Amino acid sequence: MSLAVLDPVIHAPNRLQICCMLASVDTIDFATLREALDVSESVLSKHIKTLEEAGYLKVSKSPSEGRLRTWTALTSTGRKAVKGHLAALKAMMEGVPGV
Amino acid sequence: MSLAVLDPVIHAPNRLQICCMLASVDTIDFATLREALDVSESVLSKHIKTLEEAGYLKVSKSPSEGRLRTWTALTSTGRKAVKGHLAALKAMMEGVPGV
DNA sequence: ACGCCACTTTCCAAGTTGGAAAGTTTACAC
DNA sequence: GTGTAAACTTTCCAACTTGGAAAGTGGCGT
Repeated sequence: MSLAVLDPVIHAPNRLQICCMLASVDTIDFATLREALDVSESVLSKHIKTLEEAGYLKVSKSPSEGRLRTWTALTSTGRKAVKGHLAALKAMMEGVPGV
Repeated sequence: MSLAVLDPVIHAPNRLQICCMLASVDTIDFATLREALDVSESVLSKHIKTLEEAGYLKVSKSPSEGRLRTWTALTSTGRKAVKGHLAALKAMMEGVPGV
């Protein structure tokens, strides 16, 4: 029941969503994330940077549909951290009836 | 995949733990929560107040083991909100492999 | 009346979050 | 090679949150 495992870098709502979205696929582009989160470009950029600086995410730029786009992907460290975080959440939810 | 369902009152790590702990039992006392969360009295008091002001939690005082103690319990509104929140978290986790 | 226990409030410093606006980079169009 | 635009990134700033220390409060035992 220890809370130490809840990683604040991952737990913030917007970043949690980014992490969950990325956990099930290889890569997602900036615009897709932005639409999903419904935040400004600056905000998404900063969340990505936060995850990147934690070593959880890697950014790459490559063209798609004529324009250079920013692609994000979890690193293996990030994947582990996300799984750990989700496992911690699941553990907290254990025992809660009807969930 | 909408994030609107993640309730910030519940999502904060310490309050999430309080809510999860309370979700599976009727009532928990102040000291037990304090030990579980490992925070100062002022901090726990404020988190309880936040949950109370949201209508999610009710406080009552009654003696136990010779001393007056503070008991916390989720309201029915709170129980619904917590379930909703946990369901939202679960929904976000859906599709993440191996969790 | 006094002290103590169990909180509650106040005070304050630090960190987080979000958007607007300005800046950067790259890719064309001319 | 200059201008323009897309797609971010950074800077700036206001608002909110969080946490602990310290002071305050109310009930109880003596």
